[in-house]
Amino acid sequence: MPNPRFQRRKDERPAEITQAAFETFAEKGYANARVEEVARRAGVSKGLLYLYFRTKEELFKAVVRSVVLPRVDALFAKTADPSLSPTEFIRGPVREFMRKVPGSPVAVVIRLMLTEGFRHPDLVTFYWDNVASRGLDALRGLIERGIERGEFRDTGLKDFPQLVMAPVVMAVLFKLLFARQPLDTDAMIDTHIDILLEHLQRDPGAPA
Amino acid sequence: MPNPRFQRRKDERPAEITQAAFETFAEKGYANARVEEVARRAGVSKGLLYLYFRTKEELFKAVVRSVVLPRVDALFAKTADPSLSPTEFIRGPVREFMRKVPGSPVAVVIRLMLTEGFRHPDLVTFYWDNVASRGLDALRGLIERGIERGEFRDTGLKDFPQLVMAPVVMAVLFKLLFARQPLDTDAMIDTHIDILLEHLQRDPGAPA
DNA sequence: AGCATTACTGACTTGTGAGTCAGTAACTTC
DNA sequence: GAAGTTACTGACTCACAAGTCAGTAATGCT
Repeated sequence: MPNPRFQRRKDERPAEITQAAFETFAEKGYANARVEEVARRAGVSKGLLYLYFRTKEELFKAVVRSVVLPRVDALFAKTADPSLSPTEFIRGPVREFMRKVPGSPVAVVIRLMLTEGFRHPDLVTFYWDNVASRGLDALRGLIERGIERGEFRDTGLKDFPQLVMAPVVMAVLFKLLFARQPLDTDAMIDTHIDILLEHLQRDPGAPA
Repeated sequence: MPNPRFQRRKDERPAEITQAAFETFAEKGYANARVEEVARRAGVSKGLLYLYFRTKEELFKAVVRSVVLPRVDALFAKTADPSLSPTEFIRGPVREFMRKVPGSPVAVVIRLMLTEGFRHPDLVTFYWDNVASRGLDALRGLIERGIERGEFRDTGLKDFPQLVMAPVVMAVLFKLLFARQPLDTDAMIDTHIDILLEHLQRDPGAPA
């Protein structure tokens, strides 16, 4: 009784293939990733992959969805916490999130969105609706809450929450492109957060 | 006497082809750009293109070089101007440069570097040596000069000139991906510059 | 005008990788 | 354990685009 050549595992396949695809895309980027390699990594034949995903593009979308959604939901879950003041929230969860991104799967997704987004407009829409837009709104709301509470000054920053996240994007891309150049992204983000909070907080020592 | 089917213009061809390639890459990205389309745009046959550029990759490198170098040299020429104080320099040429980038060919190059850089390590090295590294050094030098003059506070920012440029990168990518979302990049950059200078400048009214 | 040179053309070759499908064997049911 | 169902395989097709090259014609020279 020799080992069977394969097992039937209908339910697990999609997740396994998606995971293998994520790894392959992370290494090679979409255009350079071979569907056959994804299949091989998933321990599956090319034919089976096409049974679960109609095209390479479908597979790509599945990857983005499966990687992005859980992370984003986890992050936004924290946003609900009303016990933290805006300042504490920025120094805490926001800062922590920003520090984590450059080494996380989110960075891979950012890269994939940048490199392949143009060819997949509906994916960009998905990303905007579920990630970018929600994140920017949350930041804007946070700043406005701080202003209402008298904790923050009412500056132009509230119109550009993108400025809060800009260094993260920069860090991801820098690491990605110039991997050989050292860059202490944690320290960079801390510096950035300091600058932002310093800007937002009314200087208590200065005259009105 | 019919029009000749073509003219021999050995000297002009490379620049014309490079220009056509830039336009094509800008629209399609590298992987999706067809060499034949580049040739057609340049008013030239595919065969001739291959007479001047050994491969598509060579063509790509030529494009990056020809677009990046003149712009960068023009920018760094201004850096030599010693008549401006660091503050004035940031409010003037630096700000102006940052405002211009998102709608300029530099944005296209940034995109191409991001999307295709992984496959062209020597191009990334070229870009680092000629653009990124020089730009960051110039910014760092500017901040340090301001500190020496007593114009700026000595903060962590001098270690992360990337933070100065981060919003530009953000703006380029935002416009690129979410073209349909409005974003006043000029105002965003102005806000950013305000925050930076406010941070750098010693508050004259505050006690030591 | 005739000859030599070479910039230039475009039909062709060739490699590659996405997507297919006829067949096989793992599991299920009775 | 036999028959039926279907998850799974992998050799194949086919389209597409990079790169080639034998031939053509524009230009320069005498």
